[in-house]
Amino acid sequence: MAAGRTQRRGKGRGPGRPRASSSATIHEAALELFLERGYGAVSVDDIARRAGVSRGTVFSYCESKADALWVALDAAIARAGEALEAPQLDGAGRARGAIDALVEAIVGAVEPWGSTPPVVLRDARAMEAEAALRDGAPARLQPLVERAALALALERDALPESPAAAVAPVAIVAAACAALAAWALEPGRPPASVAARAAIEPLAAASRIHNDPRA
Amino acid sequence: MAAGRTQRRGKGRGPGRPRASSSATIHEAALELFLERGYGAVSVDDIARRAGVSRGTVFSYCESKADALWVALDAAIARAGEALEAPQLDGAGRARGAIDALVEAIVGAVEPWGSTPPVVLRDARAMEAEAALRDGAPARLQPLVERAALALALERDALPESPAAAVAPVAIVAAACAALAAWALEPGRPPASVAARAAIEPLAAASRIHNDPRA
DNA sequence: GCGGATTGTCATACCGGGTGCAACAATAGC
DNA sequence: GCTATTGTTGCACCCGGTATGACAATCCGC
Repeated sequence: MAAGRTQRRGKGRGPGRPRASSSATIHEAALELFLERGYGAVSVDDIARRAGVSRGTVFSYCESKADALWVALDAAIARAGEALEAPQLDGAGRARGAIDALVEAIVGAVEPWGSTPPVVLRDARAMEAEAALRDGAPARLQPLVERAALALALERDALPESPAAAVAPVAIVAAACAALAAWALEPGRPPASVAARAAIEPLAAASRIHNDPRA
Repeated sequence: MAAGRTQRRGKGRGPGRPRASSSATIHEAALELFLERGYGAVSVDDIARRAGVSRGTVFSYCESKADALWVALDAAIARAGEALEAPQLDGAGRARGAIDALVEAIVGAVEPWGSTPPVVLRDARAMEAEAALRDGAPARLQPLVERAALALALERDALPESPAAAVAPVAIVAAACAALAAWALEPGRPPASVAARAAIEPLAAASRIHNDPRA
């Protein structure tokens, strides 16, 4: 979605004034400043100045100041969401259960990270952005959680708002976040996908067996 | 902490101007307005007017507009936190593990609710306060999660920031929240403590066995 | 090359949450 | 009545976020 704004829709360019900046530029400027002064000590005006653009323009590229913090993570969340929407087949071509689908979606989403975490995760403390990340997470993850809950509700024919459908996705996603946050700080890191799977697989197993279809 | 502001420290009254309001009054006014117009459509000025007090005074009783939303829930979180700090013994007088301690703390904290959820939970949708509750939860729950992670770190002699210590508390607390949010909407409700235990016990069991001391 | 149509940028004003401060009001104790 | 103490109030301010109207720079048809 960030790329859709930077490049014009159809081809290279249409009519109209050409863009003077890009979301990438602004995000970079913001992250620089966050690292230099800390998230809370950076105002949107500061970001605008650093990016060589006006305050209004910043908001035409970003929805909020926190966006810069979330670019990399949002991308992973989006990958997980897409994986969750695609038809779910396991290695042998059998349909996957909702819990397994969520696990694989998360694990697959962070696979591109390999063993090197996104800067914002590694330097969250330096940016004093831990609170912002913590508090912003629920809103950003909600679509993912909701989709998983919906699939689980279908599978267990329960209401999506019922505990049977709503609890496991929240727990698994929250665990993945905590695990990845911790993983990003470890000195000798396994691949992110390994760390994520190790953290959530036990929970997934528990969620699978306990609330089996129609208890 | 709310009571400490309303009543003067030592005894009934000392010198100085007597209080013209109380945090309870303001919270009630706020909740009334939230129910009438929705959380987002109520400004702090509205709350001040309704409570018969000035804007500044509102902030001298409440830290933020969201406080009114959180009074009942904060109380439960505080109960859980205190339970977690107290020495942990199970029914037979044996010391409890960190995971069990967290489970019992949460279950015990919501026990006073019986089968009737706090209004803010039951009427969250009517107040359009679901987002505010969702987004405010991490900050309010962090102390609880951190204490549990610390205990778990000691038990497994791992660093508190390591996945082994950090993941399980987050997952359990998140699951409890999701379960109680869903529980508050169910028509035929069991006691909150029952719903909470049912949701988190399987996860607790998984957290106990998988990451056993020194894997 | 000229005149739209189109698109992006900017300045400005505004709203609402939250903080800080100085003036003022109301009490207790002397 | 005076003073110390404590609460309340109004105000100015900062910041994030939204909306708007003027202006700038491009493309396209002529």
